[in-house]
Amino acid sequence: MPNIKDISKLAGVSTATVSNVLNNLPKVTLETREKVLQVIRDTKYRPNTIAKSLKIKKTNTIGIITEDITVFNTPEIVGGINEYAENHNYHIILNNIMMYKKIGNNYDAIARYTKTVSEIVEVLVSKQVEGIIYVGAHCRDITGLIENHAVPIVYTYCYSNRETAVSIYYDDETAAYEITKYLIGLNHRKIGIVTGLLSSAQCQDRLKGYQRALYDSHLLFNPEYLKAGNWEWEMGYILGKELLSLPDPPSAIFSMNDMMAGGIIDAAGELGVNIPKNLSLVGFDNRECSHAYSPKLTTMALPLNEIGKLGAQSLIDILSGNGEHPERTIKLRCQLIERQSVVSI
Amino acid sequence: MPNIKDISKLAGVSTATVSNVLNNLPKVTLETREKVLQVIRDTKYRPNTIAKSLKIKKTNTIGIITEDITVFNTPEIVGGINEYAENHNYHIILNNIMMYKKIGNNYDAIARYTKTVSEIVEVLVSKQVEGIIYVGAHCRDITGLIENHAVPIVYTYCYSNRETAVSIYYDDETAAYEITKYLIGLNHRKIGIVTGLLSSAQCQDRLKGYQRALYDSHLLFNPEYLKAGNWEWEMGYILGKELLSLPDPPSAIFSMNDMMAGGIIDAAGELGVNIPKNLSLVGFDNRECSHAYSPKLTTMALPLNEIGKLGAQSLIDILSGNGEHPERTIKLRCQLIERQSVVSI
DNA sequence: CTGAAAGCGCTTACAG
DNA sequence: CTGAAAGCGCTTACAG
Repeated sequence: MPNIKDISKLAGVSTATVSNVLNNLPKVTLETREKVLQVIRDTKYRPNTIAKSLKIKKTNTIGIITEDITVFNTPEIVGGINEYAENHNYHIILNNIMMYKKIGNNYDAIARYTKTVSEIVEVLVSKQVEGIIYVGAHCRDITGLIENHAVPIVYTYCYSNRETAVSIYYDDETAAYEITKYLIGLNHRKIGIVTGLLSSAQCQDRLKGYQRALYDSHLLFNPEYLKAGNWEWEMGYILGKELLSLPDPPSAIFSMNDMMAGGIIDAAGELGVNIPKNLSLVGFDNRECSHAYSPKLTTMALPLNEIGKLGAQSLIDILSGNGEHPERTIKLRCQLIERQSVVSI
Repeated sequence: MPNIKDISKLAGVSTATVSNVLNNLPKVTLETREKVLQVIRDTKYRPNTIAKSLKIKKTNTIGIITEDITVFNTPEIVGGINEYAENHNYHIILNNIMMYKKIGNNYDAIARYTKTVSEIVEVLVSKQVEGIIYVGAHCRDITGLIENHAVPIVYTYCYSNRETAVSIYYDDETAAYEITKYLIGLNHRKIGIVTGLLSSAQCQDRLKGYQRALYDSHLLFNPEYLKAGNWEWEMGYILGKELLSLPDPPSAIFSMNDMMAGGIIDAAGELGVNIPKNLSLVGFDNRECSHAYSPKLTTMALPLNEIGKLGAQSLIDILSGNGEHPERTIKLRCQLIERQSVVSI
């Protein structure tokens, strides 16, 4: 591979001139420009970007740390980041932590995990990334996970409460509010809810939205209609049976994810309850399985691509100085996807 | 951020000595090593990797080009690449082409697409990646897509017929053979098959496997049992109905992907055919939807993580000179996942 | 408009 | 064992 010196010799000019034509600076004559360009074409010369980066102290690359790229939310977020970055001439160094493989649900391992993440951040900084986007595997508080501040970091699909942190995720409460309102608008008055792990902030926010929607519509909250789940299919099945076996069963159920909704569908099937005729069901996440179910599930789509794009945008704004006072926390709207599991009564 | 010169001054040694301790070279006294290490700790100094790369002409990074990171196969392949690369001290620059967004099924756009890919390869080479792994969105022949040979390229989930190309994907024929043999072993004699697009090499290979299995078991191939599909759910539904409405319907169906299997499940449901009691069904791909169906689908899992790992391994072997004569084409075995849609008769 | 020279932050013979 | 110096491939004042 030739370098700029080779090109300058072949073209009979200085390396400065070659550099000038490479960077389209207007201070070079059309004639010499053509001469240089010709040599570049002939030799298939490609300037060495890292040498340039070293000199100008700008790499135009950002690091992405994904907790687990095989989790359903992550590829689209990464895709969104990539798209925005590419359009703004930034490149991406990817680092997939494989968090689940490494620590599973073993929360003793969190200290080790924190260390792993710090090391990855340091390596990325060594590689001169200008900023980092962290992509969570599930939406939660990760304050304190990363203490390095050599470089700006934006969090997506998770959040940090540090003063300076910018976090981008989605609005659980509004989404749950809208689902519940939607059901109420369809004349449902007995609306069951199957939750995720109650300890999660996500779950609590959605519960708030659910209850606020009931309240706004002057509906009483019936504790019998609330079943505390754990995000898993099996639990949806169990709790679905419980709800449907109530003396006065709900006419609609809001399941906090599509997985549990699958369990509820099977429970209903076994109990001879037809969806949507006798039971309306709404899921959450718009995962691939949601349109594989029979009936196809009405569910809430997550703004994953937008989270990625906005993450990249926020970071790049900060890097270019347009982001002096970036919004600390952005919660994007989800979007209801109407399919076949809900009906008006 | 301090640089090596700052550290050398603070420690009262030369930059050469700092470099030596940084790289753990044994030519430095324990005492001075400690002194230098202390300064490094105090200043939180991190060596600039790109400066080092420029000097030693080795970046330890590989580029990944994904056709579409949101396609189901891709995240796991990328995860596998990342895992192997990380363990061998390589980093990854990711570039997602968003092929479907850019060209869809518009094959007129293929020239433009080829140009896009070439440009991305050039940019990666400029960034001094040592090699590239190309990840296809679906398994097919892409000979000629990339003509750049500045750097070794390995193809995953697709293949090139160029002499020098190394391609890693999976063995369609054997997988189809095993599915068919599995069904035959369960005493099925009337085995329907719903294919993907007949024009695809994948589909043809699977057909070969299917027919070879029949032949090996002295079963006659019945053309009525072969339905030419197109990978889509709706077509599965249509062809499932056709197969099940035959005067002598099959007792088992091999669907060439999980999507069409979903359509077949619905078709069977409508016709009152119970799966698995009256019909056994096997899918292909082990997608998320396959365990969301009711009954949960028996299907063929793709060795995605392994494809990624082996891709990274092949590339890194070539880069380190261990791969002088790398295998040109590696087809990995798929693995049957037994669930609830198949039964012995 | 063009070129000579310094310098980005490292590493590596080479001399001492 | 340690240091002075050259050089990786670029860019950028600066002088002409």
